[in-house]
Amino acid sequence: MQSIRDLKSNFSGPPPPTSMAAASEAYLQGNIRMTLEDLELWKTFHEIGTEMIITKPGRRMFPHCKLSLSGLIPCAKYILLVDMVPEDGFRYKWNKDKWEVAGKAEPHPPCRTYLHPDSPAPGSHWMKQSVSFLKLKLTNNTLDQHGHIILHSMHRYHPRFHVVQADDLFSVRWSVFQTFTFPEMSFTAVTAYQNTKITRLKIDHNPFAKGFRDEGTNKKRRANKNQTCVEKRAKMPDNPNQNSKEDDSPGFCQSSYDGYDRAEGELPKRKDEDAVKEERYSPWGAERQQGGRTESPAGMDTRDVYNSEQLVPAQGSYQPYRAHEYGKSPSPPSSIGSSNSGSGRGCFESRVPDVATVPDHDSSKPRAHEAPGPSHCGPQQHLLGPQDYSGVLNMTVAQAGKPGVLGHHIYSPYSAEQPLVGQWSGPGPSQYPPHHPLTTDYTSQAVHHGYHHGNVAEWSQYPLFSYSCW
DNA sequence: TCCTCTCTCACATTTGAATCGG
DNA sequence: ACCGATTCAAATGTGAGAGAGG
Repeated sequence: MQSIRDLKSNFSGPPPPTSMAAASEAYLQGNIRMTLEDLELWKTFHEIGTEMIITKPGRRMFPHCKLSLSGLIPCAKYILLVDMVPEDGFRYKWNKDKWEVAGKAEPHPPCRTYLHPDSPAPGSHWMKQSVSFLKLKLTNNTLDQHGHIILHSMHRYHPRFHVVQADDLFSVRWSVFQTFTFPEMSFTAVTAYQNTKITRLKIDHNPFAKGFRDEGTNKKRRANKNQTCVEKRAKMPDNPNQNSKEDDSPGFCQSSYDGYDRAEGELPKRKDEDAVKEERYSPWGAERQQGGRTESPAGMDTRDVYNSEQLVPAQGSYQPYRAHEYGKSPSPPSSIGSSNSGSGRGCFESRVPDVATVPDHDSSKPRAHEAPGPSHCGPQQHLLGPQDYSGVLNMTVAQAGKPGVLGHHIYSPYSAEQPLVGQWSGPGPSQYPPHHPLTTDYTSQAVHHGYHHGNVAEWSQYPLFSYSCW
């Protein structure tokens, strides 16, 4: 096994700009606050190493992505989006009781952005109750036509949430993006659970899996399963402590940690204190020390994350159109492949500097002000209720061919050759190197995406809107 | 050929939305 | 309009087995 850090060192780049957060302050237009609900549950999973099943027809996440928002302008309209970002450029395998790096990541599948079905809706709507992305589904089917988020099995991801102040999907591109991530939400995509402790946790907490609980009617099944597990483990030569560990603690396997500790042991030492902090959090934690992430306050029931904003480049392709195109002609495998390994990679080359440096955004700053922008409680409030906005989105889709709509499609490294999802397909494995500012931010407590996209090339590293579902 | 790893599928069970009738 | 019962689609992990790759 190649040590994680060794591998990762291949991706090491310039350190993330420390000034980004400060720079973003200047752009902050509001104090939007996003809080992750069920934080304790997420933490519990995270401590073990969250796994999310991905299937061809699509599988919901558990725990669900449930958030609460505050600081929105009650009568301004917002769009909520979520996408999945690779944690790193590696593929993993489950070896006995721990995750190990199994090589470099596969080319990133077509990146898709899930649009919350209520979008757009007034700030008051988002703030009056928690926002759930219950319907969001993960799939490993790269040809998926249902709008599920496509992931690779045995790869690590974390969700990224975007709050966009926009009256409708047309104005998204002029709008300000506020992006949030939660360290506790990182997970490994799998087609079958690897860590039995995760299975246990899922069964214990997911109501749909009640039938598998010990006290349930499925005792026999589980008994058999347990026996099988024991037999299997008996075959394992070198995990003498595993069973006892697992049985002792209601679940919380330090074994994953152990695995990572071991892995870490082979590597050059880092800041010990950081490592300790991180280990309390996740078996993955020790890998993410570079950003100097600090632990969230103990005892918090929710995790608050402040935002930064991202300016959507006006030139940027408006992805719902691609959704339209996608819908019309499902992306053929060739398209996907080429988007990932072909142009996608070529593009990565050009993007790297954008990732690693903090561009001056003078040009983008005025844009936020110039933008027609969403109305603020003005008379032009749209009359459509939240439910009707799917119609808006569909209308958007239907108008995809109109001049002046698609006409804004200025930048795309893939545009002519790859009219489908590949256009905005996310970065390949190395496009999310450990020093990716996002990743770095992710490791920091603030999870404050101090990123500005002053030009489209920068923006293009974000897979937003490659697909929207509603 | 064998082995390992990953993935797929059918299954039993549960939940929750939709429907229907009182 | 409301409420309770019923129906049915969707969601869940399990476990066997297929298939690819070394």
